[in-house]
Amino acid sequence: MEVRRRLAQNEKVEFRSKAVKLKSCSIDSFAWAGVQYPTVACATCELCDLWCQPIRDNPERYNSLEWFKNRRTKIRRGEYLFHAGEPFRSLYALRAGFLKVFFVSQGREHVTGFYMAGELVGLDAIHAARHTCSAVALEDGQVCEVPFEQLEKLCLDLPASQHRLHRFMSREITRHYEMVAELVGKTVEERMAAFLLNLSKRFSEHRYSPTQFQLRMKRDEIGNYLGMTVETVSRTLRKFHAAGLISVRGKQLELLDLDGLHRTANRDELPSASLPKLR
Amino acid sequence: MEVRRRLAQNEKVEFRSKAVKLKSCSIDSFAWAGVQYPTVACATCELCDLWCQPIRDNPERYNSLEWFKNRRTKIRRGEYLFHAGEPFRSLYALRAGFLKVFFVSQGREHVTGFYMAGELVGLDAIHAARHTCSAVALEDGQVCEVPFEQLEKLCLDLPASQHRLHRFMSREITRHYEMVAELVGKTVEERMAAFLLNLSKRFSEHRYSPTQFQLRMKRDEIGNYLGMTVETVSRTLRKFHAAGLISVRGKQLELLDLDGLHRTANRDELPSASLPKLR
DNA sequence: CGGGCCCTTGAGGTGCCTCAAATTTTGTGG
DNA sequence: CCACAAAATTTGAGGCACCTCAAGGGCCCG
Repeated sequence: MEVRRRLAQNEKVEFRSKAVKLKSCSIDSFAWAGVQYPTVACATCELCDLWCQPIRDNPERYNSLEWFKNRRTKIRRGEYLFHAGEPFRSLYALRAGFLKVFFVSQGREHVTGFYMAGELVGLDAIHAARHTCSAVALEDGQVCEVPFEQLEKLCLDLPASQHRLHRFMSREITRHYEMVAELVGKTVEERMAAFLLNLSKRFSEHRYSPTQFQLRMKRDEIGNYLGMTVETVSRTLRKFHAAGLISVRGKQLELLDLDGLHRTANRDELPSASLPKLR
Repeated sequence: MEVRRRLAQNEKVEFRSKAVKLKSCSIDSFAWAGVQYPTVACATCELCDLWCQPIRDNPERYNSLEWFKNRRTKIRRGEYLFHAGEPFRSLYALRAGFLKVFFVSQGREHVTGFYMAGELVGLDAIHAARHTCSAVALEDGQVCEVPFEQLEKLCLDLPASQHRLHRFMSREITRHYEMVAELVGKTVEERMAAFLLNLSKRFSEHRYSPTQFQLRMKRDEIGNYLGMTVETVSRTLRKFHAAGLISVRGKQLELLDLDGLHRTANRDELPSASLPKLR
């Protein structure tokens, strides 16, 4: 069941070098196997305000403990950050790379989300003190591990951090409300367009190109996420390609007509006459 | 758009008097318009450990503030607890009654959940400090309002409460993962059966009958929750009735064959030969 | 150069939606 | 309490979006 760890030589150069504008941060890149990887700047990482910055600001308080450093770990494509069922210890902030988070129910894999640099994973595991999902790297990357017990202790001292943590968790709830809204009562075209635009938005937030990027996940993983079959994923992408909305070749994707994608994603909002149906 | 407040004379007697076993609690029922309503016992309320009990246990600390009482409010059928877009102030624990929580996106109403006595609503609003959903009472009830700002302050003092709050929020995330898993790639019959069993389980957890209860929500609200149309909801219920799985007359429901419903909910887990298809 | 993934493409079936209308239940006012 | 109006539910017929099944083609890696 375990996806085996793969050496992906050719993946190493795929980081977009222009993407990351480094800000004040202790580490802005990391070296591995002779290659220098840029990472998302700490200042744009979701965890910064909540965890890293308070620790840096209060060295007298946290240095004596083991909190002063957040533990950075490299993760290679195909490696698991955690497996469903494992005891929960830490949240993880992704500094570089791309994660798929999923669980298996009734023989079917359900992808609960794709995560990119700067985002936070693991919040779902708090309840049962056990991971409910598995997280696997879809490309080489780096994560900061945040021991949750210590994060909670820190939050006892720092009301602002506590509140930020609550906002994170709340946002995760809200996101999944929206996710459900995207899934039900929408055509595959609407879902796919919304998915691509969502990726685009997040890439752009993290200073990657909003119109040109790699689909790190496989077609069937997209399908598991969007609730459709591999074949339908393939057909829909192809249809978008034919309509001139995107250019897709393998995993390489370019969004050619953002406006058209938006219209496709929200088709039923608009007066039907204004839009020709995709053939 | 606002559902107007309705006087529901005939709803008053519909509480199942046998249902609630009262435990040690300051208030186990409330009177309204001459009718005594039973409520869920505090001890079975989700909020008890987190909020009420710590306050009761530390009167010296919290009495001086305005925290010592959680504010109980009656809510009548058709009334809104909060509307989407309103500023977020408080979480609400439902002591009696039945809530529908929903939001409207692209002209369609998305029901994010139905809540019954003993459950907690409002966690999604923390992120934006604004309610993302609306909550409307589907029957007369009573809620405890918990000012969130004060809850966070209390959590700064009490690590156990803080952790419980985090577990609540985490559970809400997990629940919605499961919800999505129920929605995608499942037939309407599987979804409906799972829905009925879920209601049954929660009724039973709160000491109501697990097999006989009222569907407080309308057919189209079930449809909005399960991602199907009113017509399909009606047809599916009818099919279950014809198959002897349930007995349904209007909103009154009886589950006749829990085992059969379980099989229907998880049909594709089982070897196909072992189960005759519902006609 | 061959084997294993992964992706694509096609043909056919069907589960559920859409539209429409009958019937029951609920709410309102006399 | 009854009559009427409005809302909710049920039932039917027809269509299509998407799934299923099946096979072909491309790409990567030994």
